[in-house]
Amino acid sequence: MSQGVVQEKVTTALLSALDGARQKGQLKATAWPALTLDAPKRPEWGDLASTVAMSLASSEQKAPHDIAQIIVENLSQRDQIFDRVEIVRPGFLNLTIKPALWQEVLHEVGEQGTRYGQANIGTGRRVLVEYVSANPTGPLHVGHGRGAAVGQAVCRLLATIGYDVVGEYYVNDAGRQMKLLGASVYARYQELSGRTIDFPEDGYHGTYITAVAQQIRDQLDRVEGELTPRDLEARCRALAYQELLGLIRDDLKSFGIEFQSWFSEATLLESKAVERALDELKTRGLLFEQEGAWWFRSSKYGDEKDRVVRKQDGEFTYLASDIAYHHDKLRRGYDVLINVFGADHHGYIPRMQAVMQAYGHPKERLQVVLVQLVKLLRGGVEVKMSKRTGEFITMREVIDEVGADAAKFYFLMRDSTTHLEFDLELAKQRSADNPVYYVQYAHARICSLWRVASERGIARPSAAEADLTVLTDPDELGLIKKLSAYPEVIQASALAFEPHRVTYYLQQLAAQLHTFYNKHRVLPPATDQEHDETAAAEIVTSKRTAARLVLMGAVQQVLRNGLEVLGISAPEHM
RNA sequence: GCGCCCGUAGCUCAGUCGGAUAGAGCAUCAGCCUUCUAAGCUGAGGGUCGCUGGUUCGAUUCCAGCCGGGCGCACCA
Repeated sequence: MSQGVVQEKVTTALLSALDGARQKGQLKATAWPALTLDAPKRPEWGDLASTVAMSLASSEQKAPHDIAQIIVENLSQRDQIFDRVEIVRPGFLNLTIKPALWQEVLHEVGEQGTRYGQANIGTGRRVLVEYVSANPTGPLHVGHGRGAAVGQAVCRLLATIGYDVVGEYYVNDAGRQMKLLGASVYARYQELSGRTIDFPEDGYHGTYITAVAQQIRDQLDRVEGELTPRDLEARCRALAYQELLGLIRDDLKSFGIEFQSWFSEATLLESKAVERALDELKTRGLLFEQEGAWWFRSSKYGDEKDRVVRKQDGEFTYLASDIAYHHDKLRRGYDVLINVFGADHHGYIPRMQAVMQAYGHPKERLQVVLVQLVKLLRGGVEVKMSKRTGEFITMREVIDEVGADAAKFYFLMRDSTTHLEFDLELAKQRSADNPVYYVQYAHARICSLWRVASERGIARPSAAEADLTVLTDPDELGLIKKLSAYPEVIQASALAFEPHRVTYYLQQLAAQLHTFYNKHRVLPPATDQEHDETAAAEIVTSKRTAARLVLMGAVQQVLRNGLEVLGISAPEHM
């Protein structure tokens, strides 16, 4: 299921009307365009609108209005589904759905529970999502936080529509950065022992380096004298790596992110997988030697130029490891590879897609989700970040300051390809105004209803037990319509790798809930003193209470499901 | 110079497989708690959808050019 019950029935009805018209010779097209049902902006335009008639106009060589007319004439079960079917101006088909059909949505949500919104579009297909993959040379910073939030949400979205998803972290535990890390820690280590040595050029200056050096010093205290400087530096490198990777795991954990898989670059080199991957390219005639270096003929597949994979000095480039890594991903049998990249790596996309093609796969096998870097502000002033000078705001600091839920929601509020301004002072200072609380509050408010209801001995009925036909108020139907759109939001969001659509949807749903909550009562007043005092007040009968409790339960369920997809908690109290 | 991303309300941003009078939050102003959580609600003001052309019955959405901002163009990772 990828549509709500209502949308499904309407789509089916429209399609059979189109088919009926074709059989009668009124329409001639052999295939119909995708039937998308929009929720019109204005209430008088009905509940759902279709533009099929207009999009068929040119191919049918008929006026849109006439086509719409033909469709309407051929609608078979019209009275069971629609209250009103209107054709407007150029050829809009404005459909008003019977409340009874809308009420079915509540049965759907009630029966499916946490599964509401799931689909089987990706069933049987395996996806590998690689994200974060920060070098273990320092703590994660804010940009990684955004990548982590987006990567996790993409994983969960795809899993929700049926894909078999694995989230993987590629650990760059080999090469130059590791050597620099070791040398930097070693230098600090020596300083702690009262010896001064030249700090490596391009080394890591962050204070965490000294902290790590101190820890290593405590650990190596007894054996230090037995180690040669060379061994000592190697120990520094190994221990610093372990320490920093551990820090990264901890940071991710406190951010609520868990990877199913950690993949080490070093293992590719040790197992000669890099050589093998390159050999395969050589066999395919895609590797050539020039000026003492080996090149990958990526320009053959649309890259702007060929790329070095093995340098004159015999060392592999980073790209060589990456080729082997992606070769390995393909070997592991994933149908789709998704890489969540920082936008500063966008130039890397063509050569990675060239790798796909070099191994005989369509370039679409690799999909890239670009995440723009976060522009960090503190009190309106931009904070420049650089690992080299060690001055940057870590992801940990952000989590500590604004909380994991708020940070995630913030990261997932906008399209990941756009720049994100993140003002720490603002986020801290107005933390109660953060939109995440708005959504969570809607959820907590409903939970509060359950508590009060139970105190008063009011039972919470299932959708089947309640008489839902009393739900005819526009606000009630409005909420139901919103709930019925959820499956499509999830599907569209997943297929486009755009979690922010879910965030946006949740804000809208929460807004409708808050409006409803302020305007209507679910439970009858505690004291039955003055029902008559406010003449306009609606009478909350037990029947109405029962139906509204079902409605509230459905809203709560969808809020929870949506937050779950985003990796954000749905608190019961606030 | 070439390539990618972005340009929508004072600010931060949604919306665009082409559709009917372009939306939200923040900020500003005016209101709403003796009743289910006011972390909430109601109302008001605020727009040449960067500019110019093109395609179309219809363009904020697609195409081209230009302007402005960001990023990338290593035998670094």
